[in-house]
Amino acid sequence: MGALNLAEWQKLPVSLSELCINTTLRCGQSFRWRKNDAGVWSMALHNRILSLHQDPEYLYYRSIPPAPSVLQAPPTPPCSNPPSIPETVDSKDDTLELIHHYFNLTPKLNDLYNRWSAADSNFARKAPKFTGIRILKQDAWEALVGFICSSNNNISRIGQMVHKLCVNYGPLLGHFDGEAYHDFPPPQALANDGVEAKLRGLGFGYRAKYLHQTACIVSSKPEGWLDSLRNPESPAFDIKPLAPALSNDDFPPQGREGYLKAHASLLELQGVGPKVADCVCLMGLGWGEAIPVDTHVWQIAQRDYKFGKGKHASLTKDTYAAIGAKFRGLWGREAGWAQSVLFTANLRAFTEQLVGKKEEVKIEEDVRVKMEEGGEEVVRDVVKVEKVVEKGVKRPYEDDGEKKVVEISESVKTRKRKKRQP
DNA sequence: CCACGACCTACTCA
DNA sequence: ATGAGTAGGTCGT
Repeated sequence: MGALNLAEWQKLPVSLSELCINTTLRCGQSFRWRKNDAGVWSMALHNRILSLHQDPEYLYYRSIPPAPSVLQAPPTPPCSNPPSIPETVDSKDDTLELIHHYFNLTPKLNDLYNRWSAADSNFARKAPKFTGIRILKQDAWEALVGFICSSNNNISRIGQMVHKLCVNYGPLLGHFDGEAYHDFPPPQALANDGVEAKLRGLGFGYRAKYLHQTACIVSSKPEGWLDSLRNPESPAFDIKPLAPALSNDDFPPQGREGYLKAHASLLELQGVGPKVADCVCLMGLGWGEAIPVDTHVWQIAQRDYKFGKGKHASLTKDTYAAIGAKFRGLWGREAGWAQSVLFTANLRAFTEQLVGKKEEVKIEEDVRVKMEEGGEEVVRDVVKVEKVVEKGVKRPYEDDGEKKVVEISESVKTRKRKKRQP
């Protein structure tokens, strides 16, 4: 564990319930962040290498600009202002603004959680263990590519694939912590001949064709086409935002017109179905009402919201729309955000095995999970224990009905796996 | 429209 | 040590 000299960092006061990067950055929104042994998250973003660290009081940050020779210069941050004052942003450093934008920090998260909890007892029950989750405002193209990769796939491999895209097609920004950081490749970089074959060789499988075809389509459109599908209240970084409307009144259950337009436009791309389109709408285009219905959300809808029977017995197009409408009616204009919180709560059951490929998996206490340290690779299983559940049997959905909702207690089993014995 | 099966790969678990 | 099963879906029939 390298000693973190946080005195050299800039910092922003923020509570873990308003923002928890350890949850937000690992819940399957963005696939590009990397965390080192010292607990520092880093990613190439907007032409710089952004590094973050969080404790219960502050979010620490610093960025390395793309200097021509970012070689091995001691990790001196580019800023020279004393760290005593949290907010002295020197006029040309827009890192704080970038963080504010990327992490979508304007809404008061506690207020949102309270609103969603008041409207929905299920949310009220599940959310307290998963506070601080924010919907990131990601680049639309990056979100599109990432979620095309996500089909029939797991988060670990998605991350590997996105990383390969950056290494092979993205411009090198610099080095940090002994690793190269590439920016995300633009559409044109994936539209060249031979890209599909190369991606196949890199292990992308059938998604290689989708990526190439989609890159061709997007780069054939006028510049800025993707961003033209944005929610105007949620512009890209560098564009001044409008005052967002906060009322849920008159919010159409099917979503606003611009959202529907964006969703329909995205469906024309290869490898983009309704779920991926909604992911891009929500996390890349700022449409808070987008509800990506994947297998997990479908399970949640059945288990907790009475879907899966009668008219909505299977996940048809109609059922998909009905789930979105139901959630929007329940939670309002940021329904996709609320849904992501429940999604993350559901994801937890098997999220532990994903991230740590080479490093040990470390779960911070702010994820509210007890952790046991082990010298070896730690694999954690969260087992849902209901009345009588055969171990190993996947219990899809309990058609609850409020009454017979058995208290689902979760026990965390931690076991250490030894690296394979020779 | 809806129902089905195929689709790449890496990793986990019997 | 091998093989089935699976992971935040989409496409063609």
